[in-house]
Amino acid sequence: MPELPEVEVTRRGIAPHLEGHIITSAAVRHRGMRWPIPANLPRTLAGLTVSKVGRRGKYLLIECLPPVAVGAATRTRGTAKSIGTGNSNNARGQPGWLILHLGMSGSLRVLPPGTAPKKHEHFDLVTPSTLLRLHDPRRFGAVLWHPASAGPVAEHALLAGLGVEPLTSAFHAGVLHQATRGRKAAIKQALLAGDIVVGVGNIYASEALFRARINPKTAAGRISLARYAKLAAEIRAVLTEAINKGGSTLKDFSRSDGEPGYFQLDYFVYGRTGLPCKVCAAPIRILRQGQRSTFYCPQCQT
DNA sequence: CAATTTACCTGGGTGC
DNA sequence: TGCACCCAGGTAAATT
Repeated sequence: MPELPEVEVTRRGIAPHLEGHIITSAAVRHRGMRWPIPANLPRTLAGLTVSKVGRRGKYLLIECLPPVAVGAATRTRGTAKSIGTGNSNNARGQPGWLILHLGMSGSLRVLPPGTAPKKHEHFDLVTPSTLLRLHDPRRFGAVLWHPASAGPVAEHALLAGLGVEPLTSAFHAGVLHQATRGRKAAIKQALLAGDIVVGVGNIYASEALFRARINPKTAAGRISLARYAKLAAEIRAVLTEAINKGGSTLKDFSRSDGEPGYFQLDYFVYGRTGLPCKVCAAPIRILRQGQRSTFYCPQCQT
């Protein structure tokens, strides 16, 4: 499942193929994603130029500008509350952001234009030299459009409430500590919620808590600043390691065969129920927290 | 009201 | 071979 590292590796993999290129066309073969893909998205996109491929949490943000960006992105204010699946505000030739989310089964690949689509390949973005194709069997992902006229993309309803980016200097122990005062929720669930820190999914939440030696059931509001310092460092470390590991698979994004190579760290606890802890040899335990599996070492994590 | 919990979407993989 | 069930990310709705 794509978590932040996979999304970041995807971003790095596709950016060189898109940035600076004009979108000649787009194709929607299945609108039924997490939210419907805007019906007139192909018309909205055609003729725009990709200026930047960014990321916020697990969302990919593809900034699109008119080809001749004179007086760049002047905007009239709009209320940007809806998710934006409708048609009304998708004016042709107007700048905006294509928002992509890979859900749990999504992947993007760069292919030669004209490549025949296969099953579960629901969306294409076409430039003169490349074809960006979204593959998502479970369709938990999203393809949305945020017009620049609705304000900065950060104000989009899906992005406005997100927490701090874990790989920026804005993320540190104080953020975790301050945001969790008075919160009784278990630290594992507080990490997953995404309103404090983004991009830490089920796998890396378990791994980071193990590395920080914190029991996943601990009430977030009862964890000291010192322990949060360790946790923040381990979150950063585990995500960075995963991204670095994924860096070696960047070429896979432009392979025509198979899936983009997702990569996997050697997990300490995730998926290792009953197996010996790599540090103390105690059997790893599994726990259910809010319909999610959490893996932890009962001896190392207190 | 804010925090927390539950439901939900889907289909590949698994186990019987 | 068939089929019920599990699981996942993250938002919306329901509940505390």
